[in-house]
Amino acid sequence: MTRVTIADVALHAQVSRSAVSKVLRDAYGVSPSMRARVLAAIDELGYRPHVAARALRGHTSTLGVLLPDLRNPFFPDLVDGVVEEIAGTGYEVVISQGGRGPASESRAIHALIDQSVGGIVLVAPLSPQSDLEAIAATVPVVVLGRHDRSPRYDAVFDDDEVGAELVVEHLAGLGHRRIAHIAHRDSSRGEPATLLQAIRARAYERAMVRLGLGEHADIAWTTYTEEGGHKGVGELLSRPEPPTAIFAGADLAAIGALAALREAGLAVPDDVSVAGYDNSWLAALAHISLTSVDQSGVTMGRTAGRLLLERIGGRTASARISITPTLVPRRTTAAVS
Amino acid sequence: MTRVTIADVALHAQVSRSAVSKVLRDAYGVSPSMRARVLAAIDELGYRPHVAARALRGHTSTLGVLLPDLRNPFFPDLVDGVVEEIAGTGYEVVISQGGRGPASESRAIHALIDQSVGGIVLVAPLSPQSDLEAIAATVPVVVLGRHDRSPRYDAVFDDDEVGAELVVEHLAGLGHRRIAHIAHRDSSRGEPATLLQAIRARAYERAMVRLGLGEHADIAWTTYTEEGGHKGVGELLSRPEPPTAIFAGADLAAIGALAALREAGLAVPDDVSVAGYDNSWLAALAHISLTSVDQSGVTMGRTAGRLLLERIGGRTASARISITPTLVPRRTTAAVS
DNA sequence: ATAGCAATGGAGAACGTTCTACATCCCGTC
DNA sequence: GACGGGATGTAGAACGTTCTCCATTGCTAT
Repeated sequence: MTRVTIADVALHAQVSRSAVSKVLRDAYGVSPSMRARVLAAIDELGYRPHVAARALRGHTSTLGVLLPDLRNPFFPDLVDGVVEEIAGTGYEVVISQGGRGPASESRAIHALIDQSVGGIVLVAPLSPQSDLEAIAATVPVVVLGRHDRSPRYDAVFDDDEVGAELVVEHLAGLGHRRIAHIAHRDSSRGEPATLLQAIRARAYERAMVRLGLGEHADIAWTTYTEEGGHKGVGELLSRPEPPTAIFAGADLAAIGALAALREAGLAVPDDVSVAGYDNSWLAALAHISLTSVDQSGVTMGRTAGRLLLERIGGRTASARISITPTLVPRRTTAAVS
Repeated sequence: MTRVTIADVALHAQVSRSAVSKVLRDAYGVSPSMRARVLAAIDELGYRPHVAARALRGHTSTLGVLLPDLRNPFFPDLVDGVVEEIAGTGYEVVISQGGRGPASESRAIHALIDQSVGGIVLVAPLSPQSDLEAIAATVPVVVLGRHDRSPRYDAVFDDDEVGAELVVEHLAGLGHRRIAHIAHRDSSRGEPATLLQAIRARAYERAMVRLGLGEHADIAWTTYTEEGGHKGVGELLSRPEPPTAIFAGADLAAIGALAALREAGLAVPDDVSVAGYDNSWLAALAHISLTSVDQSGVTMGRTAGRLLLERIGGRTASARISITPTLVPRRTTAAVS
């Protein structure tokens, strides 16, 4: 019933606790014979190191990933990437759900840190940069999905400027002029301007201007959720001149947009074209077949994992890595009729 | 840079470490004045308890949830339920991804236990009952989605018998006779017979027999994934007499089925009806509008959370709770033509 | 021989908590 | 004025590791 400890192993193998610890840590000063005896004892007793005790001494074996929400179909790709990258390092990944708003996000982050993780990957966190830097002073941090420049933590993001341009150019190329955007604005005021959602919206506006469509630029500020997309379309359709194409900042929002358009009796892509962002598996579903921007979540996850391991390994210089997205045209976008 | 410990707080508040600990634990023997001083010091120094140190003394503040996979749209409902139920108890929830096969599942479970969680919720685990009982000897366990009877852990599941019957009756009521089923069989041999996937398949067969359709019963054994659904339809369409209705054991598989049917040039529901299971948000999407069985994931999650708290609180008697599902008809099922 | 050194093993002090004993103080009672 | 007893506070031993020293060996080179 009671836990098997190093002391038990030591007793069973007729060596000291220190010796067992050395074997466990692959430390210097272990004869092959002792190593064998200890390993045998470990096996026989079914010993498992007590992670909390190790943590108390400063050792870690877990990495944390903060996800804003479990429903976004893009996030599993990121997690898969991180998991792939750290496979074989002895680290395990645990996930925590950030929830709505910076307050619950902060709770979730601290829950992770309290678990004495060796490092954390924050996916599109809402907290201000100063908060993140405070956290990064405690534990290695990689931020995913924000274009932050920080000397304290690493940032990995896709080039949302390029992504937004790809979409606008694609739609404009199909003859659309009234191209609207569904953007994400969090309930909390003071959302960081480096967050991907902010960048996508700004890049959309710039692209519109650059293509001479500045006067048609029109943004519905809702959220990157199914509901948000639905609401966004509601707003856009009530304009004097409704758009003929909609660029939703996330696949999930695009899905909501599709639903709303159908309810409004509009055909996609015949009446209105729709494009998303993330190229999640949802977009690829034959029933949806959504034109979307691929930002290779797995690659981003892998990159984040690698950077985190590097930081844990001692790197202090800050990295900032941008990944270039590509457009995946599918059946929700077509030439304007 | 260095961590603020109880000793620092004690020094600052001019009391003993024991006193601070007492305040922290709300223990007996604390004068109001001392409590105030200590709380002030805690606040001033920004003290946060070191969870690992507590864990070493046997205290826990985290509950673990094991998910087989992050992509299944039903699971977030479960997590939400657990989170809701434990809100305000001071526990935090961390999630671990089981992955494919019992080996990686076992790794994930142990990763959770190693974090010294106070208890774990296992969602549709593949491990044999004896393994789960061994785990339950270490830490409180609630198993979700298996009809296990175990004296060592609690089980929460929806009544898959009823669910399967609802679907078969619904389809039969629409005049279908050749109703096929897409089932989940894991790569690993020796999958527990109490797992929901096994029960659904058996209940489907029984329902078919009961309605006098026994000779038309036809199961494609693939997996509860989009891919599995796709493959399942491929199999079923190659039969001499293909089905006119398909009951997929999970929404995700139903989605795959829809895609495959479309590729085969068959219209849903005109040529073939399709029903899923879970009533996840995916099924509700206007673009999909999938007939599905609702098993109220949030309620199941809440129940699991409650049982776990009870077990942590000392209950040793085993609970086994069944939740009755309902059918949600949508646009993918219609009368046979 | 003997100093010197590499190789091996162990003692014991942390790490930050909890919690059981115990010490002290203050009052009221007989 | 001694005694009992509640209220309050503290000392110090765990918990299971890691890791720095130190002790012991057995060689090698002088």
